[in-house]
Amino acid sequence: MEKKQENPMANMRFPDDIPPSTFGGGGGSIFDMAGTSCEGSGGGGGDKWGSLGFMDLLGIHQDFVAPSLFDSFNHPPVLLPPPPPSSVELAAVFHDHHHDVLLNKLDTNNNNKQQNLHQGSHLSPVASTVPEYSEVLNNPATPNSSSISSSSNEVTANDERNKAGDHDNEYKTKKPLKPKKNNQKRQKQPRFAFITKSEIDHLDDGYRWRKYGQKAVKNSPYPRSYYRCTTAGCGVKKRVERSSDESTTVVTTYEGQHTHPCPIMPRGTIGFAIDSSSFSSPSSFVVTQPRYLHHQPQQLQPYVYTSSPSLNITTTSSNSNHHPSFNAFFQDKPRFNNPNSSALALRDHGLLQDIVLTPTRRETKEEEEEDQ
DNA sequence: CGGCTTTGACCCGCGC
DNA sequence: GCGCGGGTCAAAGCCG
Repeated sequence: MEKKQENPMANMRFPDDIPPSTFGGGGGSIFDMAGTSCEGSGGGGGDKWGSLGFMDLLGIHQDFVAPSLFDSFNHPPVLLPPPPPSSVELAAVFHDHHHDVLLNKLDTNNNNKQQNLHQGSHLSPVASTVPEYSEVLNNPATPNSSSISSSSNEVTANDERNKAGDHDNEYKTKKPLKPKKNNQKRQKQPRFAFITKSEIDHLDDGYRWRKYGQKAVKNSPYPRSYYRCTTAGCGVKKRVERSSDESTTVVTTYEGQHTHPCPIMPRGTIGFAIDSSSFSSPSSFVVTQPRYLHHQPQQLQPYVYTSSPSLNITTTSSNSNHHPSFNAFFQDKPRFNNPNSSALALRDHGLLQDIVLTPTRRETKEEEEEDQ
């Protein structure tokens, strides 16, 4: 949408003294501004689905063979060993710059991950935002397809508020009463968050999203935006919010599992690399990300199209110590382990940035109890 | 006109 | 039980 271009986020959003009342224009992304986005084909919406998506940013080919990174988190390769009974969620932290402090914090003990995230990234330690991260847990490595399907269906059903229309007659002054949840708790879907050091809040991950809500975040000048996958039957949602203390820190939380392949991303991608040196602990790792995406998207777009076609991740012998979900995803993609990747070269040339993935704690006590 | 964002109201869960 | 805050709905408006 040109709307977003009319509202350049970089100019209107991050003044320290004048916090925006809204993300305006619904959070255009660098990809939007770049006129990039990964949607090759039309699909209404328009410009937000350009040529370069978040998955591109990650350097992940998405086609009929390779699921998206997110799908992969949620849909572990069949050939992989089953995930641990209490597998944890991954949170990814993207950087515009190298933030050693953040990385170090993320490497600390998992019990305080949320807090560490804040501290490490200089985010506000206010309680209001901490719980947000607490939801970034879960089980990315869903054990089997049946559960995936079930889960996805539940998402849709719940998100649509049992729409069915069987409560059409329950109107108050303005809106129909929403059906009671009965005694069933709202199903919590698998979630994981990407903490991004970026001026862009709505990362284009290759899927099509529709913004359905925005809420002010307590103790934060920045609102939280809610998006839902526009694909029919797919109830995947994501929340995007910006750190109150550090305006360049964006937390994108995905919830649910896509029930469909990524509608876009037919092209080659730029690739990204895991920096083995960043595996300072078994629970975190660093992935490099193209820095230029945040600075010169328009100029680099053509380059993105033609650069490293494969996803590359360098790892060390400590691979077995990587987070299980991470392993689940990357072990299925041998190409990730090519140390001679051009992506790595890009990184070495300062074109890539750090992405940190870190496991998070279980989302709910109930889940923990269920495992027992 | 279709798709999307905006935005106020509403629902729900949770803590006190 | 009550209030708060998160999450969602849906009408209205915008835009290509």
